[in-house]
Amino acid sequence: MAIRVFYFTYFPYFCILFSITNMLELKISHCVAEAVSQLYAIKMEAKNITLQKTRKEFEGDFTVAVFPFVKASRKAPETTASEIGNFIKTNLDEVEDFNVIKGFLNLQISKTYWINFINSNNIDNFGFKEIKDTNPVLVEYSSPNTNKPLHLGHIRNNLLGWSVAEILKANGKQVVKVNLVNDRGIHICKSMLAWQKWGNGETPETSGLKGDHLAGKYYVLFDKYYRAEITEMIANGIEKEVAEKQSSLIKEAQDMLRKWEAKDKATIDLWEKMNGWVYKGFDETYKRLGVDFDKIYYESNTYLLGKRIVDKGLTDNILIKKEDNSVWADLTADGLDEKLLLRGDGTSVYMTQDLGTAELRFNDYQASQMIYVVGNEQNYHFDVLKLILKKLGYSWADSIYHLSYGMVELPAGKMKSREGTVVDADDLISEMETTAYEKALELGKIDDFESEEAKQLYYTIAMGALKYFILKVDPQKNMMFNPSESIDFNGHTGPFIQYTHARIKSLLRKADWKVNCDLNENISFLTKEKEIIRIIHEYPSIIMQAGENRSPALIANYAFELAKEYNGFYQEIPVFKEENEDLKNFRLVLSAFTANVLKSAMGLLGIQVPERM
RNA sequence: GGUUCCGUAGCUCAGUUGGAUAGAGCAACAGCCUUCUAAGCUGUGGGCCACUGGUUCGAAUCCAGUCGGAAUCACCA
Repeated sequence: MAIRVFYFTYFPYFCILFSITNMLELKISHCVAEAVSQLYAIKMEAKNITLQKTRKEFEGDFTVAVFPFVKASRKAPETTASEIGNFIKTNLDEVEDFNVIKGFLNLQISKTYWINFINSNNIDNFGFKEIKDTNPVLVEYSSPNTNKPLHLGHIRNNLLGWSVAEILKANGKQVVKVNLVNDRGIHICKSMLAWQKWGNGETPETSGLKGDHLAGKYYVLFDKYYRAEITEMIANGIEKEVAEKQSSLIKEAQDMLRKWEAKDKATIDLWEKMNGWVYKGFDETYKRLGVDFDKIYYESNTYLLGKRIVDKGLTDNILIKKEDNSVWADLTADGLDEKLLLRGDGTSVYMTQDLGTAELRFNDYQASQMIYVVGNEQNYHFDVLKLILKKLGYSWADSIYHLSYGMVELPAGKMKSREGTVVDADDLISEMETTAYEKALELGKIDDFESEEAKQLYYTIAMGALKYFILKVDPQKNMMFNPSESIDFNGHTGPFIQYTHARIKSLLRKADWKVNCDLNENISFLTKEKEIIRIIHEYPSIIMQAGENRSPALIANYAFELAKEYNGFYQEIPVFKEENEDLKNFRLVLSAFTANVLKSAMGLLGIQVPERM
């Protein structure tokens, strides 16, 4: 996005650089600041002046609440607002009129401004900033374990991570999408051991199971036998805690982990074989979800990292060693606890590895920021991670940002793999497709579709519904998913917005319309039309906010607002019946612009919009 | 018990840095297809913004406390 130099004629030393995206708002803010300075001799920073959208029930486009100025003006709020309004009207071309209600100054933007806005911005990448060639932002997301298939919680993670990455790109950031695959450890050995013991050589091919589901099956099987063994041991009078540690199964799994770490050939072969199945399964799910990665880190390569960092921390007396040789970070002075970094036997823990991988990826990319999309159950972990890195003196510690998102809850509570209450990702996507198919059939939507196009449409709508359902919720909040009430296709949903887009496209096809973006300035538009323009005008600033807050929800709710407004227009105002060619052209341009922005916004969420549905 | 996050309509959610009479969708009810796609539009009903106090011209929003829920405080990841 080009940075534009701009200055006020009446206030020449306001020669400010800023992005074009919210130029109008900035101009108005500056003008208000100048007004109160000249009228009441008070200094006010333009950025401290709150400019809001005028509420629908009042006339105007932007509103300034003048209450903060009445002390200085020593006049009634109404008078103060009128005086400021007059100042703005005479000094700012874009503002053609104003009205005052109580202490609220409602400004009306000139038609010329809106028309120029449409004429010069109706382009494909409207609202996007040009990507600058600087140090990239890393976004880590997904980060699955290779012992079980993905579930609804992972879906939220993947959709969030992918979308946030796209939103950052739209904000001009260079982005690297990173996945850190947890492919080793005791939980992986559990699946391996169970398969070895009870699998009879079963493979994805022989079983017809997707590789990740096959591995998950044996993970569950391990747990079943493990619990049975413990139950039996308890019956024989052994304490539960003791039984859990003495169980022959867990000992075998631990033994397998030791063999893996010793690079025992047979163990490594088995590990590679089973992980291979899982990756194939994951790839399929990722593809259906439409997410991708620029770089995949494997924990089997990184799990030994971090020890060197810890050693250095010891030498520098930042970390402490206890008598059993374990190494700790004492964070009690910062209100946190002591954190273990190396066990007495010198092996590392999760935190140690994360210290190491943070340094690794910083060095790999010279990242300007490292975002971790990880559930809010790990808030403490990331607080500690940042703090330790800071204590160890890494300048980039502050560039770590934990994008913490809330859990997906079921009516029965949290999802638990072992209790079989998880909503499987693959199953859910398939169910959504079936629902989309049934719905389309019921509505007679696909009667003239080729089978391939119809199939594509079910997928598009199914994913639109699913992705929108998840992304419209503020990331940091927990969200509820009720499997018995399938995700809606009407109302505040993805398909609603997709439908609006398809409708516009149909309109444009029928119009056999040739692009004429040079709108005639003499047209007059109706309230509904102006409202659509105003919403479109907001898009660049919504992208910025979504980037700053790392929140696809802002984009999602914005797209709904625009689609809803457009549908109202579509219902009430006919396009083809309009005899005035300039007006007809304007409505088509407005429709096309709306379709563009809907497509763009949904694109940031990873949602396709169909040409017809 | 300590720390953090959350509490808005029957349900699911908006409400960005304090601003006008708190908004959508779903569900319920009543309308709108010889007219650009009815997966749409219009209307009705539905609220002590958990509670109490404070800050100020003004609080769902900021502060403190209370109550309710969640997460976390592992030599698991």
